[in-house]
Amino acid sequence: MMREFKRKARVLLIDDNSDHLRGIKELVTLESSFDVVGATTSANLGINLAKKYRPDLILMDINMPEKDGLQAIQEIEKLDLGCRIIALSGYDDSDLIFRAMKIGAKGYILKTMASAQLIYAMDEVASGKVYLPSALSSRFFEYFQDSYKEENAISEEENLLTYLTGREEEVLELLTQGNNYKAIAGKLFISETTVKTHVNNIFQKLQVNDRTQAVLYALNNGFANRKRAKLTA
Amino acid sequence: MMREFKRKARVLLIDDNSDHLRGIKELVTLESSFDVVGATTSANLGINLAKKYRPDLILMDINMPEKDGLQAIQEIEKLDLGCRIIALSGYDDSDLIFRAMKIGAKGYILKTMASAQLIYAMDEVASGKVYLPSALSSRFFEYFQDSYKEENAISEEENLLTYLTGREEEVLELLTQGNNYKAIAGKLFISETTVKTHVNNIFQKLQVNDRTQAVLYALNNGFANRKRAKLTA
DNA sequence: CATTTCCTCCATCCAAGGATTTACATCACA
DNA sequence: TGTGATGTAAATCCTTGGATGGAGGAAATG
Repeated sequence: MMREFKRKARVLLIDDNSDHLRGIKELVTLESSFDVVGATTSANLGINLAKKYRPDLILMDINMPEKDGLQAIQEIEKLDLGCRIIALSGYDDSDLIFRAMKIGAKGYILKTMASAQLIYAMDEVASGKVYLPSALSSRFFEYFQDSYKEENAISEEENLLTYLTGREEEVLELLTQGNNYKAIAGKLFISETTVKTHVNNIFQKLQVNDRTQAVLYALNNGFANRKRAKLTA
Repeated sequence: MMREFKRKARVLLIDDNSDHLRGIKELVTLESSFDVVGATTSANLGINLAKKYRPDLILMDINMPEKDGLQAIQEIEKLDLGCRIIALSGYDDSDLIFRAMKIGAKGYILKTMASAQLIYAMDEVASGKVYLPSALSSRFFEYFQDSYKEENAISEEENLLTYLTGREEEVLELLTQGNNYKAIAGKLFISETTVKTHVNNIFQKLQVNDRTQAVLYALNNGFANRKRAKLTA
């Protein structure tokens, strides 16, 4: 590893602002560790270039009018070309950052940042790491934690699922898999009428009128989570 | 802000290893910017101390036999005391890190880390930031992105939902809210028989046998996401 | 021991759901 | 202009689902 000479990382630049694109290109070209294999102002063209050249690294502006940069990232990720993508943006919007990372961006940097930082980020990402400026990673975590708050709030207070008996949970699980009475009876080795009894009890306890509502209640109130928790405990 | 004298952050320490607990306590006590208001080897006791003293900062060992530290974090977060919690762990397990951050930890540090780094992390978190050592944040992001890969893979390839007409989507949405034929007819101002027609078409297109399966297909294949995407587009 | 909870099962009845076919109006697009 | 896709609607027939009440056995709990 130490003696291995460092291959230049091949970079593709996508930014609809041609001035900015030119600027970045010059900057990156000057850098000995990178090799710019393409630069375009069109997201669609960029996707094609990515397919063609399979760069190691892609710098993608995500604030483009024509085609959403996030969508472009998603499409490239789907192609599974092994490119690592850094999102470029003018805004440190936490929702944007979150969405970019969610769909697979390995870095997120602001256009206002110093060029040295851009190069540093590119080095990091090219070497397999993930790069988020600390200011942005804070925002990211805030958003991340917010987005899970509701989910954690589940099971909270009165969750009607807690009133179900073991057998009723089994039946409900099979319901949440789309089984009808007959199928459930078969899988639990009990009669169909017994299943009906259980299902009726479930309806009473969950205060719903039919199986679909029961299934929805279960899914919306962490039924899967609850079970996972029990299993891992 | 600059002239404001910095109030000492009040800290609660929870670690079932009494030796380690004592060590941390000494270390933190020496630090002029912190005030140790409590230290205990019991998670349950720790929760009570948190309620009583409402510390600014909690250092919580998450590898405890008696009670799971993650669970303790969750309980404290539910109390909404305004404490910021740092998870302490011996392992840099990405799943653990992810779960800790998910339930609201504002930092995650390894017991093997230098004490200076611990103090730095405490300072950062106490001042409202989130702290993850860069090595761990890489792991976190890997896990984060993995956990969304499936979700992004949806809509991929053949998603039967794409074959639905606009009206069918409306009907399906009402189905996913637990409505029966009559309710749907009422909400869409069409006859019940028409709803049946649509629903039957939906079943055909989604290749399912009943409404529950249709709802499950919709939910599992990003029906909500799809709609959100359309709305924001 | 008595009581309760849970699981099992049945019968009955009615409502709702689902399959199939046919039909007509509209609209877009070739 | 007509051909296809869509949205609307109905009739029919059968299946499934859901409500209700009753009942017995097993196990736990007091």
